[in-house]
Amino acid sequence: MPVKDCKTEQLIIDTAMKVFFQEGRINATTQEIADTAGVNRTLIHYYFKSRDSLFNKVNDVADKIYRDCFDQVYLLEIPFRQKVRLLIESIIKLHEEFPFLELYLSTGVVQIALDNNLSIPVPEDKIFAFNHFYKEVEHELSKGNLKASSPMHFLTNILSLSVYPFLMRPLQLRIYKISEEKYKDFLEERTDEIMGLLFR
Amino acid sequence: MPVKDCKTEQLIIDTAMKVFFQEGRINATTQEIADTAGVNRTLIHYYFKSRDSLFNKVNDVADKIYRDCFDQVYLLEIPFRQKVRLLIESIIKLHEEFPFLELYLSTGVVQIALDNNLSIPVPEDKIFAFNHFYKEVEHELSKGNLKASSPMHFLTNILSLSVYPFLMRPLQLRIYKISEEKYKDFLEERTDEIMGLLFR
DNA sequence: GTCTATAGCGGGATAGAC
DNA sequence: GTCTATCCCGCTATAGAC
Repeated sequence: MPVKDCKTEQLIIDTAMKVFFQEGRINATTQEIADTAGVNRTLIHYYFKSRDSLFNKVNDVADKIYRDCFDQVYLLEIPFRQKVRLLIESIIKLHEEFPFLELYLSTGVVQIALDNNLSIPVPEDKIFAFNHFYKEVEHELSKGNLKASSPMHFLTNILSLSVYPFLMRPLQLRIYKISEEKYKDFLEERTDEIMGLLFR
Repeated sequence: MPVKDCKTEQLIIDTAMKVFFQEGRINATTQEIADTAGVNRTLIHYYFKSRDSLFNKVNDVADKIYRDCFDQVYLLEIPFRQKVRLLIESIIKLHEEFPFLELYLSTGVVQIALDNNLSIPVPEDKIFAFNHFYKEVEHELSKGNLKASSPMHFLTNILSLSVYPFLMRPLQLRIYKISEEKYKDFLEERTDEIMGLLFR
């Protein structure tokens, strides 16, 4: 049936995204992904020729999602403080769907793709957007509004405070011995918590 | 030669630590570890009977190192502010040696060990030490000295801000397009940066 | 486009020689 | 204690039937 043309292909990508970034199964095999998707494993090779090829494809998709998360905010014409809040909310929202996104990005799996220059290059307009935001940060810093010593520290602070709780959720659940529900409440409080830290 | 008794065993553990936590090779095989250590692969099975067994051993060692990093500070009789600084310096120092420690801890590999209760239980005196520090945090919070809404947020903030830059170093080096040396300078500035954020 | 069958390889594990 | 040889299994990949 030609109707299923790209549907199966998309299903495989979506499933791989789920297995990697939602469930954090970093060592997932093609068999696991095929089983989860409910398709025959050979279909993965039919659509993506090889395991690495699928992984690179998924990585490119993740890369785009990740970048869009920021780029959608950078150029908005709103007060700086509001923009930062939106950025944090945006990062947290993304990680509620894909808690293990960064875990994956920081692992060797991805570096294979990047080393071979298989990943999508960053378009000019996206670089412009980032630079625009960067300049805003510099401006706010010079006015003494921020609790940071440089733009890079400021940006690192935002990411650290927003992302780390997701990465460490499994560990923290054990250490603090709290329930999944309580941890969700904790994550809900994070945006205000982080805003309180970043500004003077 | 009976001289080599425990030397080879220790060499294998040290090498595994290096491969996992220094190089971040999360999927390392016994072959890789054996090659890096310069020993025959069967020796791993001779000393540790199985791959999982070695991994659990290494995990327990890492677990201990990680805990000691905190426990050495918790009970010190010094001003709170100084204690937090020492804690941050201690965390950063540990991650300068083992940048990928947390990456590993947050991955499924470890969970196998913990689920099977193979890991070392936390001794009573260590729990006491943590609780002691926790109470100090509560006290400082009640005095309004901290920029945090709860002890758990405060502790999460310390860890997030200290650890995340190490996890994301490979990614950040690419994004910001800076050299390893410059990133080291950046990491050196972190302690002061973090201290500036945590306190009112 | 989807499936079955099969080839081929790499990693874990064990037996046995030295 | 250390090494070689070997077995077994799971995973990737491909050929070919439907």
